[in-house]
Amino acid sequence: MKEILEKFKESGVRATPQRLAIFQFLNKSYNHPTVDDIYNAILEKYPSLSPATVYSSLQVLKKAGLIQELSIRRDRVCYDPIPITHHHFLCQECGSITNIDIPCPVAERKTVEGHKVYEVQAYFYGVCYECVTKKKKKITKQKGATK
Amino acid sequence: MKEILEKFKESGVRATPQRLAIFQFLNKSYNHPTVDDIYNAILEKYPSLSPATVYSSLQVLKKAGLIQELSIRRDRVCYDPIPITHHHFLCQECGSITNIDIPCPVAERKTVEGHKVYEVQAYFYGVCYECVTKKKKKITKQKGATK
DNA sequence: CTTCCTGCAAAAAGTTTGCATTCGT
DNA sequence: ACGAATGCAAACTTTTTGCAGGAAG
Repeated sequence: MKEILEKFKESGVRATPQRLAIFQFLNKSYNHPTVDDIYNAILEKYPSLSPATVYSSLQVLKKAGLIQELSIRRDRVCYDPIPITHHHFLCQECGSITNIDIPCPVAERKTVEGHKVYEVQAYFYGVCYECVTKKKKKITKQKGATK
Repeated sequence: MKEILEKFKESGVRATPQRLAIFQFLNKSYNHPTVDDIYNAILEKYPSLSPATVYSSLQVLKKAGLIQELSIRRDRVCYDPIPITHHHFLCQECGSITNIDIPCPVAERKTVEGHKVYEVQAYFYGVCYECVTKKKKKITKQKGATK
């Protein structure tokens, strides 16, 4: 808590209860919540909270480099409390988004083909380990049942 | 043209004038057009074209593996006629999206941390070469002018 | 002839904007 | 006290959906 206030001050972010709540919620989230997820979660504590505030707060935190915005979903944006570059995986089966911690020299580059790079996003799409194993079980069951 | 019809047939995509027009337009585009770009471009030839058709056609072509969908912009989706994985760069200054053809072993992986991977997207955000040089000129000019 | 595509309009969903009020420093 | 953030509502954009007519195989 104390360190959060310091982070805010260092980054020139004015500390308001809403922003603190958003930042804290995001920091204990491991599932990369959407704006709506964040809004609904904090609404219980701050019944007067408005979606517009969540949107603007997230922009402020992002511009301050305290969080990361992901466009891995095509329909809506979601957020990651870790501001440093790392990869993400989206399961097309269950919709879960997980961090992928593999080294990638390309992602560290500050420039590519003459262009200045400030941010890198790498997204993997597929079926997550849990869903793959679930599916296999299902198929095995079906085979066993039909034969 | 002949080969396009073959590609469609191979992929099980029913060949309609609209889909052919969309696919052809996309194939001669090097700027990764949005749905609206595509719609407006083809509207001249097909005045009866509807946005809904563009949306559905693009989904069909994407699912058939003939094109690629990019979510590099957070606000709207755009398309790439090259279906094989390659990186992209979005200039935050001029909004241009360009292909980045650098080798990346990570992008070739068929599985990561136990998850099955079907698609990989890598996005770089920053300022493109043209805008960087433009800016430098501007600064130099300003300096010269003020001094 | 059957299936699927197209076009239109309406609806849905996410995000942005403007403004009066309130809050942080 | 001043500038900035909040909350509310309306507006805007993009995308989806449902359905009737029409085209492709």
